[in-house]
Amino acid sequence: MDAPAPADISQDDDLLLEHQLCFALTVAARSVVGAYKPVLEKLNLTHPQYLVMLSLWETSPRTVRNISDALAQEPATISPLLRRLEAAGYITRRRADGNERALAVELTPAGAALRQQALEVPGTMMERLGLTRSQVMDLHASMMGLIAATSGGTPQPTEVAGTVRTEPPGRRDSGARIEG
Amino acid sequence: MDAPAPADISQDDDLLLEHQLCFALTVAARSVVGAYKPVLEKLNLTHPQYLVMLSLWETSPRTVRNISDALAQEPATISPLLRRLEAAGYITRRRADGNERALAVELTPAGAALRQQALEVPGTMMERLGLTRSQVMDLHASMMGLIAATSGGTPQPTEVAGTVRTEPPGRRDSGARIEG
DNA sequence: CTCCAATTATTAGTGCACTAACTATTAGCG
DNA sequence: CGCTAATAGTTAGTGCACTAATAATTGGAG
Repeated sequence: MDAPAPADISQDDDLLLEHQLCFALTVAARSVVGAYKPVLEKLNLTHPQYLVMLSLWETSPRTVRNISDALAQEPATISPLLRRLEAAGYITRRRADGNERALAVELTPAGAALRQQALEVPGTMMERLGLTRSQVMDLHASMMGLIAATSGGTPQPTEVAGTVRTEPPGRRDSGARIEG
Repeated sequence: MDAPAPADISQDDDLLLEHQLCFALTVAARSVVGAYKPVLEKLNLTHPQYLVMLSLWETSPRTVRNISDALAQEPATISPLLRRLEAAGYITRRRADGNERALAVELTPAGAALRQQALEVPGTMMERLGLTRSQVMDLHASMMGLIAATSGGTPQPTEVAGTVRTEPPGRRDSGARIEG
C-alpha cells in the first residue's frame, strides 16, 4: 500500500521487522518444523531425528562425521541426538571394525521398519501445508539458492559417495570408510 | 531389503534427504542467521536479540507479550533474552504503571543510539548474501506464503500475520497501556 | 467485599545448535 | 621404534525455542 518507488526506499524502511527476510525465514522454518511435530510424534521422532533417519534410510552404516556432513551440522550436535535415537531402539552405535576412532551408526530392524511409516510423511505434510508438488519444488529451489548465496559454508550436497554401504549380502566387507 | 522396483519412484524419492523442503529450509535459516553473526557481533547482539531490537526501534515501551506476539515466539523464550539485553545496557525492564503484571520494556539511550549502526546491517547483509533487492523481496514473499500455509491449513495456533502493529485484531489491548 | 477466573511474566525441564576443549586412536615421519 | 600431527567422537558451556508449571496481579461474579 505505501510502497514507494524502489529508488525512494530509505534505509529506515529496511529496519522494519516485517521487511526482514531473515525474520520471515526463521519464522517459516519454525512454523514448518512445528507442523511436522504432530505427524512425527506418531513415529516417536523429533524433526532433527527424522532427518538423521532419512540419512540412514539412504545409507545404513554411517559414521557420525558422515551424518553430520550430510545434515550440515556439527558432530557435537549429532552426538546426543544419536544417543537418544539409540535409546529409542532405532539405531545401534558401536566402534567400527578396524578403526576404533570411528563410530558405526546403523539401523536396527525397528529403525529400518520405521521407514514404511515414514513413507506417508511427505505426502501428509504436503497436504497439511496445502502445497502442490511444484510449489514445494519451487520453494526448495529458492532455499537451495539461498544456501548457495551464503556459500561461505558448503551446502550439504548429500555426499553419498564415500559413505558406507550395506551392499554385501553375504560378506561383512562393507564400508571401506568405516572399517578403515 | 533388495532393491525396490525401479518403476516405483514416487514415494521412495520423497524420502531422499536432498528432496526435503523442511531440510533445505532449516539449513537455509541456519546459514542466513550464521551469516548475520559476524555483522551483529559489532553491535554486541545475537540474531534473536537483533529482532527484539528491531521491534523496539519501531515502538519503544512494549510489554513482553507484545514483543513475543510480534516475533511469533513464546514469552518464555523472550524473557531470558530480554534479561541479557538489559545486562548489555540496551533496554530497561520495569513494571508498568497501572498494571503490575505487565513489564514495560523500553530502550535506553544506548539502545536507541544503536539504531544508527544497525541502519547499515540490511545493506551489508544483502551484499554479503549477493542478493538483489528484488531477489530478497521474492524470497520474502515465498516465506510469507509458507508461513500462511502453516497457519492457515490446519488449526495451528501460531497466528503469524504479516503485520504485527499496535492494532488489536481480536485480542485484548496489546500493551498500549504501558504508561497507563 | 470476597472468591474465582483470566492475564502476565517467570522458572523448570527438554532438546537443538554452536564453539571450544578434551580423550582416544591412527598415521606419518625422523 | 617413538614422538607428533591428524582424525573421530564426546563433553562443557552458551543461547535459543518450546511446553508445563508457578507466582503475582487484576477483574468480575456472587
